Amino acid sequence: MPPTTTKKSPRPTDPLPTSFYTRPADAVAPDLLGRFIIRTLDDGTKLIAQIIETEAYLGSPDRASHAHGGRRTPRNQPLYQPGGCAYVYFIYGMYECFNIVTGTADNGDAVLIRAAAPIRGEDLMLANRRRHSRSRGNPRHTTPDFLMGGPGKLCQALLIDRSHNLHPIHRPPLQITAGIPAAPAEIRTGPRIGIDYAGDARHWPLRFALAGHPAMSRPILR
DNA sequence: ATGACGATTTACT
DNA sequence: GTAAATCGTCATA
Repeated sequence: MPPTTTKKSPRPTDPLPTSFYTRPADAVAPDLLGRFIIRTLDDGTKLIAQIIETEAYLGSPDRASHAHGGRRTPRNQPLYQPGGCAYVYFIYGMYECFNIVTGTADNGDAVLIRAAAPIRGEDLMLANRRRHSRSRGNPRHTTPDFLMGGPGKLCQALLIDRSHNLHPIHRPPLQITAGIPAAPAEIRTGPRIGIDYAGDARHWPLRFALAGHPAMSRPILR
């Protein structure tokens, strides 16, 4: 008979507790590696992907964050929700980026989901990517390693868009579940991508990825 | 009303 | 390595 304090390890498709998301973004971001994104379509089809790369954005003190200096605009409202909802925004006139809001209410923290690997529904993900793209026959569209290797590509493959903004991430049609959490030894860190305007914050080691994973959006150091 | 910019991706030199 | 694509958002006026 095991002691009553023994925790049952969750199944990969079980939700994560609210306490998982109410931590600061730099704690949640590495802990999201290995977790599952489950995207349930209108017809009931489930697309499943495993998170392999994330970035933390730290709100007010972080010049790379949309919430830098406590800035509040119509677009960044979701960042001031309590941890556990989606923040999806449109960027470069072309792409969407999927974030998980973290921390307590009003702190502005979030984690950008930068890359994932297909677990289930890969064929449909490929079709979704092709639909958005002009060129055909490019390996970037036809191999699992490039399918979701970047935040914009990930949203295209999983049909994530601004309609999911503010969605609570513990239920369909867009969920994060326990997945297969990464061992600490398998996690690499480095500076974030695409934020050269952010002053000193551009050097902060807030990018996290599974070591050597082929679907990473770019190589990572350390 | 106007203009600059962006947590990207792609093709091309 | 560089540049183009493409438009919502925000600051300024």
